[in-house]
Amino acid sequence: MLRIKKMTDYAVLILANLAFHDNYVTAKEISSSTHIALPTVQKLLKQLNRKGLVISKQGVLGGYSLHGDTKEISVALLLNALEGNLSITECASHTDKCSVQDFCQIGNAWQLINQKVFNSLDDLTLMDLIRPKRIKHFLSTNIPINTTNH
Amino acid sequence: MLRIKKMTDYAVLILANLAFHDNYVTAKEISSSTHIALPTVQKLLKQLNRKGLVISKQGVLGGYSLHGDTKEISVALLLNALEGNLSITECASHTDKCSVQDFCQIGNAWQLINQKVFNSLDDLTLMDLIRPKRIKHFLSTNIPINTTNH
DNA sequence: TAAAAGTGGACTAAAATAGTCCTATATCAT
DNA sequence: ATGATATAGGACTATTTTAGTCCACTTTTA
Repeated sequence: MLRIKKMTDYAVLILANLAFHDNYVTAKEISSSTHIALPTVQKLLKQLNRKGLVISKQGVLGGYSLHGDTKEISVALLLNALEGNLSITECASHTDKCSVQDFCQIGNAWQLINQKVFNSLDDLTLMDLIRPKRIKHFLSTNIPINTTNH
Repeated sequence: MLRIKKMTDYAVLILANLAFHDNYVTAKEISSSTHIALPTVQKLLKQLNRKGLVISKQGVLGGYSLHGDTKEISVALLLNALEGNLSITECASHTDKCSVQDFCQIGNAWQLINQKVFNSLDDLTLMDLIRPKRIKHFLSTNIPINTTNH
């Protein structure tokens, strides 16, 4: 499938949560309000911090806060940061890696597709995700959550 | 990642291979020319047949052939047939399934993304994959292949 | 009727993903 | 100073998904 990882899904929920606060929010608080298990929230926030998407502060009054520019980051870059390489196939991600190139009849088809997908994700921002506009069909829209330990 | 399965990758290669013939081609022949392991080719062709993307004929002069309409199938439908549901998240694929909908602040964001990706894949056909047009940057474009048993 | 094809599905191995836990470090209030 | 409360880093296990193979059966034709 073209499905993203659950962890990415959670991460976006967490970012959305942070977007609604100006001050530091603790992992515990985020776990409570998102209903994602605390260890998972902690792990993800650490990763988000390393990627530079959030800022952190240790100690008693510490917690996490959205990095200034994060709200305007494109979904393409966001997913890229959270999922690593977005390439739809191996061969679309790096040059001269495939062992059987002589037999490949597909040519640069995957690059074509990849480009299309990337472009379509590149003009949406994180804020667009949080408050999506222009949705034609209003469907049920919920995110699956791991439910242990909360 | 937004990566497709290797099997889908192989399947497209196989379809491309069939697209270059008018008569029945055996799994063995396809395995030889694509360098994908025979059992894998067999498995995939069986699936492609069930999906209606190829037609098959048993017996000595049998083999597989592309179903008439397959060349014009959209990549969106193609990937959908090969990968199952293309939804980027669980929640984007079926309504009213998420257990914690009350806590979800993302709303229909994933639907929005999903729609974008789907649209971008919907106006490419299988034939476009086989002979892609308008590629700006000519990169290396090869598909990874399993190399055992051929 | 034997050989050459596909059919169906079980099965195993390998890889990716999800999730938890432990130890260390930083910060603040008292 | 020091205890309480946070994050930091990373090891570790379990689960799930994906990849790949194999076997017993059916169909077709020379």
